Amino acid sequence: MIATDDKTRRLIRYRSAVRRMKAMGLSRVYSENIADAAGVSALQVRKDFSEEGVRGVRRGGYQVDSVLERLGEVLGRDTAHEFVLVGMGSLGTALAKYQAFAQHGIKIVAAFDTDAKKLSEKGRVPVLHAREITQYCKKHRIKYAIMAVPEAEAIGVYEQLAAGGVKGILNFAPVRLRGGKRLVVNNVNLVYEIEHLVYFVDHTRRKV
Amino acid sequence: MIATDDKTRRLIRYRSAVRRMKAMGLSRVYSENIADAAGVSALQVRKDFSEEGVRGVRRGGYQVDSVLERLGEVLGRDTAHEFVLVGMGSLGTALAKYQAFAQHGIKIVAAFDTDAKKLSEKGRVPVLHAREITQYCKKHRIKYAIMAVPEAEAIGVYEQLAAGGVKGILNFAPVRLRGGKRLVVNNVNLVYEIEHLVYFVDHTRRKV
DNA sequence: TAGATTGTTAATCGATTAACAATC
DNA sequence: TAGATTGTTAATCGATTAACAATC
Repeated sequence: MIATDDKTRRLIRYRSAVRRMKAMGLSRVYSENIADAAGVSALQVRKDFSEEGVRGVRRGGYQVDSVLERLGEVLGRDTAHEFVLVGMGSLGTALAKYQAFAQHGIKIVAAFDTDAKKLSEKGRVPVLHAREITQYCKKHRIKYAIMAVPEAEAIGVYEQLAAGGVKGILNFAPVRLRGGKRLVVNNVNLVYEIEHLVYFVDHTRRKV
Repeated sequence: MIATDDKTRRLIRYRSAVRRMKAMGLSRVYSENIADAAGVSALQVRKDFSEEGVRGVRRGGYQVDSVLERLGEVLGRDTAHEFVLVGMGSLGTALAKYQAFAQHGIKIVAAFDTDAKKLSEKGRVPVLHAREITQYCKKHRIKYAIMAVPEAEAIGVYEQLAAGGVKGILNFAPVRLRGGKRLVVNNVNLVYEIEHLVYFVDHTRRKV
């Protein structure tokens, strides 16, 4: 079964929470703990777990290792993924050396830009000219890409990545890119996140 | 009325789409156009508009200016917001000079870090020591903050910001921070966005 | 008038919550 | 046994979609 968008996001948060609990030395956790860390209700956690085949024992909670085992099957276990990154502006440059990515097996194997001054074969991540995107992706069978380019270049880069056989794009460019049958896009727009925050500050007294 | 989380996100996307259409010189738009740009159905756009008091004319679509006018009332018009930024690691540094923020009136007036090497009074954005967060926010009546700090420091920074009277935080630290009555938090976790992408690449043939 | 488009009410669908059953 | 916790089925709620009405 394919989980919905929202449910997947929850499962990802559950896994992250349980991993942190494991790192803290716990071997058993309760739906209440996980819910707390993930910002949902305990009932929601149990429902999701039950539907996804994560089994606990009544009264005894969930075994940390068995939760991680099963969530690994559902969400995918091989965390080591190779990415290319397009756009070495300030955001792209930051993402290329973002520690949290490295810590989660997200490896950026090459970056691309059009600015000759930024190109460099050596360095931890080689920076190649954007015209080589398609060729590079084909040659190295790249499955995932991160786009951090200006709006005007987004479509062109998207097409080059698609032509190169890329299957998934995390897009930071301020244009919504549509995924297709062969290609999934996850659009992240940081300006929207700010606007969203501002809206709720101005309009809500949220529950504690 | 306070729109739900998802609806607000849609309204923000609609506004962004209509602004771009205006920049392209259009004065009238149809629900179909907006839907297309925002990645939802035209019916959804009309429903949302109707509920929020955005009025069109049957057969004639929506007047660009009147849409922006009304969405401005709903979402908040004063786009000029002053932020402080905590954490001048690679991500924080990138956000401090992120063009798209500047273009949308999001101004970062001060940054904070604990690393003495990064401190600097001059420069476009002064970088102060993190121990001054609370005092600075109080003194300048700062309402919004962006956190780009490591997990271990997140709670401490959060408390300092709260003590300083900050009302909204965009949090990039890999820990979910809970908002409260006085303080709204928007958590953005880039690792989750990658994991989400990977899940859908592996599990879905999405509709075109 | 006919056609295109918005607007609204009703129907459907799915997700969350409530109630309670099971059991360690 | 009593109590705590998971698990499941039923009820509720809300959001999306469908149907159709209004009108430019």
